[in-house]
Amino acid sequence: MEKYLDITKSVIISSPAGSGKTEKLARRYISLLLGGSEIEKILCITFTEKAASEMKERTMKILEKENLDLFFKIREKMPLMRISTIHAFCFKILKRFSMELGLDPSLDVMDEFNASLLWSESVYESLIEEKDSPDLFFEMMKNRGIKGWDRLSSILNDLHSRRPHPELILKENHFIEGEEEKKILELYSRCLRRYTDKKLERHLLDFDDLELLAYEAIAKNTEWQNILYSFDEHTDHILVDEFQDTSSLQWKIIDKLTEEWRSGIGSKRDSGKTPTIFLVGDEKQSIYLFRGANLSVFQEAKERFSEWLGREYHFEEVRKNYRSLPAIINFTNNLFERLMPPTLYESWRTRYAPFEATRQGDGRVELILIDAAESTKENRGKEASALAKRIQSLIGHYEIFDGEIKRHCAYGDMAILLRKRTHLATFEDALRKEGIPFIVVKGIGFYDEPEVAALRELLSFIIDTMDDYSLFCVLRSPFFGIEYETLFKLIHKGDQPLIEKIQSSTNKKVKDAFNLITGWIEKSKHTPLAVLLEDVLSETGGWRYYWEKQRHANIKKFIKLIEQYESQGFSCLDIREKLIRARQGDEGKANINTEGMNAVKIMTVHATKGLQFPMVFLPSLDEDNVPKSSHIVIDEDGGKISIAYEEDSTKRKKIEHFLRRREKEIEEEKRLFYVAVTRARDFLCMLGALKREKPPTGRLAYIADTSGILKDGQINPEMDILKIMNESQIDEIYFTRHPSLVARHLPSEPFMAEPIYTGPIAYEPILKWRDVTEDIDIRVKHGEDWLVLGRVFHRLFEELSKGVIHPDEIEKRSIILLRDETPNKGNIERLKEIITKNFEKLEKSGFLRDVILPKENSYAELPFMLQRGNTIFRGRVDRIVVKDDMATIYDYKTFPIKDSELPELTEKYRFQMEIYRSAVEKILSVKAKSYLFFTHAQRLIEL
DNA sequence: GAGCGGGCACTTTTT
DNA sequence: GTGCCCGCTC
Repeated sequence: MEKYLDITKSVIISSPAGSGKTEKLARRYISLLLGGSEIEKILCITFTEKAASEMKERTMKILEKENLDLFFKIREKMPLMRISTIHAFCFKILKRFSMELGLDPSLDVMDEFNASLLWSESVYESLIEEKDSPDLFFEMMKNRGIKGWDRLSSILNDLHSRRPHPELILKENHFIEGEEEKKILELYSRCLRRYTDKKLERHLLDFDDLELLAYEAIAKNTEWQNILYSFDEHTDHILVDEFQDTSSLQWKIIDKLTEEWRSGIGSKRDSGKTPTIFLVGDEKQSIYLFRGANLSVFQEAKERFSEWLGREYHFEEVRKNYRSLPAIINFTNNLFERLMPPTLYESWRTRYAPFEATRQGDGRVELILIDAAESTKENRGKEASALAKRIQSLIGHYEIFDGEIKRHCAYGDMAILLRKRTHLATFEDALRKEGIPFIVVKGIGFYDEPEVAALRELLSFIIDTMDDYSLFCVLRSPFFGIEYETLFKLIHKGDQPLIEKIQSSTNKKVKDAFNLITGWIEKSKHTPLAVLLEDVLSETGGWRYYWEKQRHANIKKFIKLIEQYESQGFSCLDIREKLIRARQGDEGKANINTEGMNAVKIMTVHATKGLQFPMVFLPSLDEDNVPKSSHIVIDEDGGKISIAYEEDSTKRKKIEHFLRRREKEIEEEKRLFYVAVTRARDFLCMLGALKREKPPTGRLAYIADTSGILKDGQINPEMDILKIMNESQIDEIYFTRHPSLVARHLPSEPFMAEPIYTGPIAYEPILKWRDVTEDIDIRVKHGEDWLVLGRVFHRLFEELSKGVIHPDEIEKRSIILLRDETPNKGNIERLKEIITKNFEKLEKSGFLRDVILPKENSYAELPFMLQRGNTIFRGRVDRIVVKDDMATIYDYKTFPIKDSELPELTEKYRFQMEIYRSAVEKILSVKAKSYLFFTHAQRLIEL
């Protein structure tokens, strides 16, 4: 048996890229199950939601293959599986013990935007107060010549963005060295107090609160023993994934939870159970410094575990790499052994341990050097064009391993990994020019890009002038750039809508804004919205704030979208609604598991966490990788948190704090490079621009320094660790192998495959999410009215079933619901008539009583998730009534039908109903039968 | 080494 | 639109 599977021991595994980390985690989890642990007593903490679902998937896959009995047993208990993010876990603790913690049990987590709004408000109010008694920061600003509200609030915001650290400094009373820093923190603490009060009033938490409060709850609260005990009772084993990205606070939480176990006096040991903790991670893949990831945590855990647990602890450093071919392994070892030398010792430094390749075959690493042009932009252009050409010359020529079989590579095998998105558009252009299909894996959704968001808010407001929030966003946006100070003053003035408040303002900027905006509202009455947006952009000169090509493109795309909606005849309110929904549905990241999509993927290095690709392209290596310093630095060192503030960037260079932070960031850049390189399975191509007679810069310097590729600025031809090519060579192969010529090429020799060992590879399972909803277009078939009616009927049914409304109130309620759906008064009256008639019929036939009205053991709008193979279905079941161990499922179809259509409709919904039935059987553990309930025609069809 | 003006480039992102 | 770096002067 592998040592890491020994469930009598706690384990830390240092598991580098491609060494089967997820597999090990899943195997350990299974070992615990096999060892008799109950599923609800194992807690597994992952970094993201995605990682959590992957972990579940992987575990089930192994079980399905190797232990069918256990597979079925566990599948039954899937909902009890505790595989979640640390935030979800903390939230659960807080909810569960809300009474003991003095929190409102209905507490909820705020989204980012609302949190930032509440925060800005708090800053504003605190500063107003401070202005009246200027003993703190304003004096200091005056002395230093720092002017302006925005500057000051930006310092506070900067500090706040580094939460939870500044909050911890205050709460834990850390020693603060400088006078200025003390003043800043004092001011910050006032803002924070206000912010906290505001959250309390609204029963809201932000993401940082989850960890902070959970930690306080278990560490300091008088009730903590209770909580610990009950946690203890429910958890025997903890597993943590991506441990290198754990923050100090997260570690403190885990540490506290396991304290009792280690001390050996816990009740568990007496009862003969051995609780364990299992940590997997790779120091070299820690790339979330900006989010508080603290590498020392990993180091510390290793040391303290052996101290505490002695022989009941096992440490393992995996060397084997199952992902990459030897050429890539050799290159990686060569590069990073020097870049991350094991001899340097500071706990935040990265130390490299060389890989052992396990895959057989060659692989290829190449470096394409571009003759540097005048500007960065030009360089990126030349580079992108070379990259596109290189891709074209590889297609149909280069062979990669697909499992054990060799085949020609395709676009879908390739990924371009960027450090940042700045020059994204340049790469897109180059690929487009070559006709290469590609998909960009985006970070934030289209609708949340600042330029799109600004236009979206503007439209929202013009369509509904009572929408203060949208107006606020518009006024803050670069179109008007009105300061917080001015705006908050206005907001706090009275009860009338914001637009009326700004009318009376004496501030010139606000006045101008008011005039422009009212002009637009007037215009919108007789001008298409798309045209209006174009005008807005030219009138305000808005274009110039979005100078980047990508932003221009986004703006154009948005205007086009609106144009489309208008040409399809949607009303303004429709469009507004559509925008709100589109934004909610914007999944942000395009799904890169779009299997079967033969396209090159473009993404940031950060986004590749946990992914791998047969062929990886790494452009812009010459880019400067020294991060810009910020004027505030918060740093951790062995439990101490320190803070430093300095406006002057020249002075910063001489201050220890800033220097060390910089060192840490440079160290992280190296790790990012490591992550990028190790994504490649078979082929790695790097690109960069080299200035003549100047030493290489950025990551190019790393390669040059460490592997002797360049000698005195000249390329060293002796290098066999990677193939170096220049632009003319790229052109040459491109022209001889252009895809149009590929067809004429003879097929390559059939490959005599030696059996190679490729598993267990950390292969990413493909999980597809599908919403189970109406898939025939009701609008097309039955018209707009029935779409609206469908939504209203469903709401009414749900509210009736849940007892929210009484049958007497149907008419009143339907008017309110209809009003939200359609602005037209005549429409409301007409639709209301249809609803009333329908309900009369439902009452007469008894369906209202038998199906819809509240009863024992029944559910309405029950949400579910159901996994079938690689697909996770999610949806809501309209109505379930359980009687005598049998669940009856009703799916409401509210549109009118003819009896002759019934057979066809039944077929159409058979699959959907089948999913519902399985889901219900699983959730409620009873047999189920399902009915389509056509409420207009009063037909009940069993499936 | 401080003080300037011109030139140039403009993070990463999860809960 | 900013803010930073570099090179120049004193």
